[in-house]
Parts: sequence; C-alpha cells; structure tokens
Amino acid sequence: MADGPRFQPVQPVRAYQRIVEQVEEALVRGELAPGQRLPSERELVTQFAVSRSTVREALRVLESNGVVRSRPGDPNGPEILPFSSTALRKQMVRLARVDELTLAELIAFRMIMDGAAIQVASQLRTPAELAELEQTLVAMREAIDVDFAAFSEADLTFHDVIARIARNSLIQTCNEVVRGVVLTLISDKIAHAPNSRALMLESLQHHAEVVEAIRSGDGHAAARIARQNMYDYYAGYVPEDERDALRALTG
Amino acid sequence: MADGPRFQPVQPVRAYQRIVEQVEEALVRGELAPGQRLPSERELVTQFAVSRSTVREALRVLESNGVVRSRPGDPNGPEILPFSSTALRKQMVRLARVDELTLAELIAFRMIMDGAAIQVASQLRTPAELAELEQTLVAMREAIDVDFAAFSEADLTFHDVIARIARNSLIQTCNEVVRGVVLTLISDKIAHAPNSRALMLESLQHHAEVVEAIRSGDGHAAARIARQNMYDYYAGYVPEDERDALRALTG
DNA sequence: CAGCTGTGACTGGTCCGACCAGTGGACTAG
DNA sequence: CTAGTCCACTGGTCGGACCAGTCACAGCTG
Repeated sequence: MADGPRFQPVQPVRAYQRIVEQVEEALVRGELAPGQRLPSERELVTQFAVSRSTVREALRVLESNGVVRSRPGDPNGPEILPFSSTALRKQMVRLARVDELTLAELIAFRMIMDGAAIQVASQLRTPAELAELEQTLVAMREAIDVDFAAFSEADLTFHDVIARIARNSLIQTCNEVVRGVVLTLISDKIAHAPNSRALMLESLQHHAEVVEAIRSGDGHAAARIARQNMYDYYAGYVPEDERDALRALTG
Repeated sequence: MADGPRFQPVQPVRAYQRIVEQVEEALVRGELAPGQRLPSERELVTQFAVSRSTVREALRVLESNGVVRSRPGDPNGPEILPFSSTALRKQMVRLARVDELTLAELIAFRMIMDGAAIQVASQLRTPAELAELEQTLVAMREAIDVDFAAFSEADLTFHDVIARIARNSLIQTCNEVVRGVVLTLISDKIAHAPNSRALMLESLQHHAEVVEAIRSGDGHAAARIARQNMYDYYAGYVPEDERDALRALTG
C-alpha cells in the first residue's frame, strides 16, 4: 500500500446534532444567555429548515443536558437555563453506579479537594471571611437540633464558603458534585445510624478544629486536620483493602 | 389554613422520559449489559405503546448520555454502550466554559489533583508500575524530536499512568478534562514559543525529578516538586494578581 | 373607571403515515 | 464453495394532525 494521507473514519452527522451544536455555540459565544428564550418549536422549524421532529429531538438533547427547559403552553418558547451541576452530577452518579467508581475514589477526591481548598483559604482569607466561616459553624450547631438533612445543608454551606475563600469556583463545583454522589451512596446509612446525633456533633467539632487552624494561618495543619477528619468520618464505609489510598493522603 | 400533609409540586412526566427511566433502570439492574442490543425503534413502539417520535426522543436522550448508539440500517437495533467518560467530560467542559473559569483556577486545580495523585502513587506504586512510569519518560524524550503535539500526548500518558497507580480513575478523568481546557487556552502560546524545544526539555527534566522522588517513596517531596514545576511552567501565563492562590499551593 | 371573564391564538406533547438512503443477511448464479 | 444480487428491514427525516394547556387581550360587568 502506498504512503498516502491518513484518512479519518467519517460518521454521518445527524440534522438534530447540528442544531444542538449551533445552540451550544451560540451559548459559548454569549449570543444566548441564561434567562433568554429560544423561538418556539414551529419557529425553529423555519429557521433551521428542518421538520419539527428534528427540532424536537435537538431540544430533548439540550433539555437532557440541562441547557434549556420546555414548558407546554409557554408563549415565550424554551428557556435557556443557567448552568447547573445537576447534569454533571447525573453523569457522575452513572459513573459510580457502573461501579467503575468506588466509594474510596470519591472520598479520596473529596479529601484532596477539600484539603487543598482549606490550605489555600487559610492563606488568602480576610478577617471578614474568617468571621463568615465561623458563622457557618454556628449554623451547623443549630442544624443539629433539626435533622440530618439540615445539618447536611449547613455542612455544604461550610465547604462552599471555603471554596469561595480559596477563590476557586471549580473546586466548589467539583466538591458539590462529588459530595452529592457520596451522599446518595451512603446518606441513608448515616441518617439511620442510631448515633446520628453523636456523629453530627463530632463532625461539628472537627470543623471547628479546621477553622481554628485557618485562624492561626497554618495551611498545612488545617489541610491535614481536614483530611484526617474526613477519613475518620467515612473510612468505616470503605472496604478495608481500599483504605490504603486514603491513608496515603492523611500523612 | 389547616395543617395537612405537605404536598409536592407535581410536574408532568413526559412519555419519552419514562422510556429513558425504564432503560436506565434495566441497566442498573443488570438486565441490560453493554454490547447487548435494544429492539428496533418500531419494535419499541409496540413494547412501550407509544409513537415512534416518542421512542426516538427517548433514544436521542440516551444517545446524548452515552448510553446507547443507533446506526442506520443496523438490523440488530441500537447498541448498549460500555460506560465512557465522554459524557462526563462534555459536562465538565460546559462548566469550564460557562462559569468563566480563570486560567489560574484551572491550573490550581491541576496542581492540586496532580500533586495529590503523585503523593498517593509514590506510596502505592509497585516496582512494575515504577518501571512503567520510567518508560513514559523515555516516550516523552522521543516525542520531543517529533513535535509539540506528540510531546503533549506523551505527557498526557504520564499523568494517566500516575492516576492509575494512585488507583483513582476519577482523578484521571478530571485531570484529563482540565488539562484539555488549559491546553485549548494556551497551547498556541507554548507551541509558537521560539524556545518551544527548550520548554519541552525543561518539562521532561521536571518529570524526571518527580519520578525520582516517587522512586525514593517520599510522597510529600514528590508532590511538592510536581506542584512547583507546574507553577513554574504555567505561572507566566497567569495574571500577577491571580498567582497568590497558586503560590499558596507550592509551599 | 377598575376588575373580572371569556375567548382565541398560541404553546409543547404525542401520534400517524410516508419516503429515503443505507445495511446486512439470505439467496442465487457461477 | 465463492461472488454477486436482491430484498427485508434499519434508522433519519419529513409533513400533517390532534390534544390539553397557557397566556394575552378584548370585552363585559360592576
């Protein structure tokens, strides 16, 4: 065979796919912003010069990806949604379900991200931000008397504040997603634990230690404490032979 | 108003949605496995007792989520796909683009993930894995003589091996995604740099130092070196006032 | 005048029937 | 036994139809 150009296999591009691409490109170019509306399906039919079936298939894909939302009867047409991590979380849950993602991996991820965020936060935090962080501790304490869901909510706020102080929304989103996945996997075990209240109190204590380390400005200590706490909190749910990777992070 | 049961707002469930749910549930229950085939669209029409449009909308959603793939003319019907991270990556890229992530955030993320992966890897690695890692260094060296794209490819392999040694595919996926985003932002600057070859050689040297630290089993040192190297490599592209968060990670 | 109401022009959700360009297996001719 | 043809069937796309719901607005009522 002669040495020729290396051809790429060509797969047919469906019409609905090109519609999806056009809408997503308009989004990244800023021509479409959340809150704005798409034309109605019948209007899109004329603009894209395809049938309504094709337009609808494109809209279903966009809807499944959390880009738009269609409501019957809405004269304004489909709505462009603000970014939400639900679609991302859905994919990650799927990844976890297929069991290519173990609980240990998820928790390792959280130990890494949260520890790093705390390390950065302890060096960048302003006095006002430190006060805000301490305020979230108060909220967590009060939530314990409500129920586990409220406590979980307050805990989420704590980690959000940490990520914001660390000036990194990527960490914030990733943590939120992974945290959600972990909770869907084991939240029932925690919520139904007979010592649920004790667990919450202990978790609160751990968070307080982290805040204390952040106040003193010792980033490494704060990160180490945070990782150790998370290990203590979750290790019981991880199979023994998968804990090595987690322990490698606590040192 | 009397105290009654707390009702939830009810949103209409579309027919195509219930089809998607049924297929996904069959997947998690193991009744459907990758490689198997779904009945043809017209057969699904009779099984679900809906129209073909509805079936097709469901298939488009499943296809967009990476669950199945339809090929025209295939008498076996849509194929159940093995899990792939492409759908996950798609969502993350969307996050990166829509949330206006700064280069500093992305690089911070890489410093964190890569450093942690290296730290774990240096404690879990087997001799065989260490040898494999050293082999990737050789591949990187050879790729320098080809072009930047080849070097970039070899570099990607290096970090993939690291993540695999760390027993964490989530880190692997995240790193791959973020790395891709970073490269789309500044790869042209690097590739067009007059000292492109010198940069690659320096990068290779840095990777060799990391491998040396992994060989000696000093996880903290390996992680610190890796983060410092990445900072040196990328800091020039980051605005001065955003480097604080990165420096907080090198300490 | 203000407020309610009924109407009608829309919306999206679903269904049906049709046509096309492909695919792949069976069947036939060599 | 092989090579070629053929055909049933696939998914992709189209156009039209009907339904239930929503919303804006005109018109009526007070």
